[in-house]
Amino acid sequence: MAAQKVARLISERSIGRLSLYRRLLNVLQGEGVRNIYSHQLAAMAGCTAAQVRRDLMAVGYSGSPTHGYEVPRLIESLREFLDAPGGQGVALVGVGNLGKAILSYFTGRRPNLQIAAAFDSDPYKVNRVIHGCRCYSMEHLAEVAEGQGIRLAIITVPAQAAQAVADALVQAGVRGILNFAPVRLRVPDHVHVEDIDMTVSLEKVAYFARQSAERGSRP
Amino acid sequence: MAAQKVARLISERSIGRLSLYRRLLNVLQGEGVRNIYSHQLAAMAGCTAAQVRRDLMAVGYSGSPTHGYEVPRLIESLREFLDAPGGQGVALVGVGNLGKAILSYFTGRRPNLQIAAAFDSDPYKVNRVIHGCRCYSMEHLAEVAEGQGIRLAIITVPAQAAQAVADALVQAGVRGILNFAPVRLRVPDHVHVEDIDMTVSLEKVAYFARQSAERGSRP
DNA sequence: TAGATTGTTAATCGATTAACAATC
DNA sequence: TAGATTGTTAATCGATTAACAATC
Repeated sequence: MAAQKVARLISERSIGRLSLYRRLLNVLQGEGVRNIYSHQLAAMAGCTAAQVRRDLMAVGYSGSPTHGYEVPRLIESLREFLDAPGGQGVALVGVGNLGKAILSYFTGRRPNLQIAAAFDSDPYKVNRVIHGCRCYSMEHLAEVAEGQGIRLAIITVPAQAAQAVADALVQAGVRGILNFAPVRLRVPDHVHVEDIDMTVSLEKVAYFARQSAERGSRP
Repeated sequence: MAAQKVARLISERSIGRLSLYRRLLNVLQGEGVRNIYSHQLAAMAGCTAAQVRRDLMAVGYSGSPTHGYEVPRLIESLREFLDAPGGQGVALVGVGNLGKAILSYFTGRRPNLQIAAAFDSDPYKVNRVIHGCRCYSMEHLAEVAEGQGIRLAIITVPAQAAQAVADALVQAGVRGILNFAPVRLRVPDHVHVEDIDMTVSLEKVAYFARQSAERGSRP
């Protein structure tokens, strides 16, 4: 019960790091590593050992002072914590260049988070299968989402169309959206939106690269 | 001189928001809006009015209590603050599905941050022009980067290849990297790395969507 | 055992928020 | 002028870090 509470209060950054740890651990397990210490995981994840320990405490898995964390059991704990019991289907809306790239990117990557259906308003794309994923018309969004139990979506439509798509997704019962369109989406409180804004990210890189260059030239 | 100091101490989040404000302001200017108040910009950017005011103070542009901020002059101030004087060329390494999508995404989007050259190890792609961008062999990285004054790069290669690519980029004088590969890159301190980890983002969405669904069903 | 690592508590840090005088 | 908004300072909040007893 206390663990439940902790689970709810965990920070957004911690969840991101947990997802990262799991991926690193899967690689390590493939290499036959059985045990790992917080500082080793921290070095790989680019964070501190204290953060690793705090994050792992939140998932409810305890390590040992002598052996650190057992890799297979830790992976299992992370799976229980992060994954939905039966897997979660994802809808992708907008099968343009970026949408297609993301379809191919996620194909076979995380079995528990498969893109189950794609949607586009272009009639030429509808009913075609792209990277193993069927493309439906936008009119069938609610129907397909309900039929396949889809509660998550990725938006890769142009900025002007994004809000309308988000509205339709919410209407269709979607609870979480990964948004690549460069717009802030207005959604109800029960819907979680995660933005990936490539232009903003590139401008941040440009700014800080320039700053460090200036710092470097005038120490 | 004081402004210089402020400029250096500005937070990473503020820079991201400034980039967002500028995009919103450009749209507003297109619609003929001349003045804007902090709370209006905040509503569009999904942040608070206090954040907007603090961020804009950092760029050194002052608003008026009666008229708010003048849109054209504010855009100009943001341009001075965020953009490099002569523009910054960007290299894209890894012309797969994602790389091509990003090439098309950034084509003509930000004139000051143009992808000037693409690189790939696949000989079939070398010397071809994709979305208006010439693709070079990885061997010519340093040469082309120097010739075109490129200091920024986007990595869209598979995870296994990312570190080697990052090393080569650093060697070629790159100061900032936008990394789409799901690995933490080890780079010197003077190089700024911004990660876009789509898998982690999607897992975050999945986790928080599930949390809010549970909260919703048991209030 | 000795010693490095763990989980836990207190201190620190930085960003956000609240409060308010100054302004047009 | 009156009033909403600005820039600025102090208070709050949350995450990170440091410190340390417990552990195998």
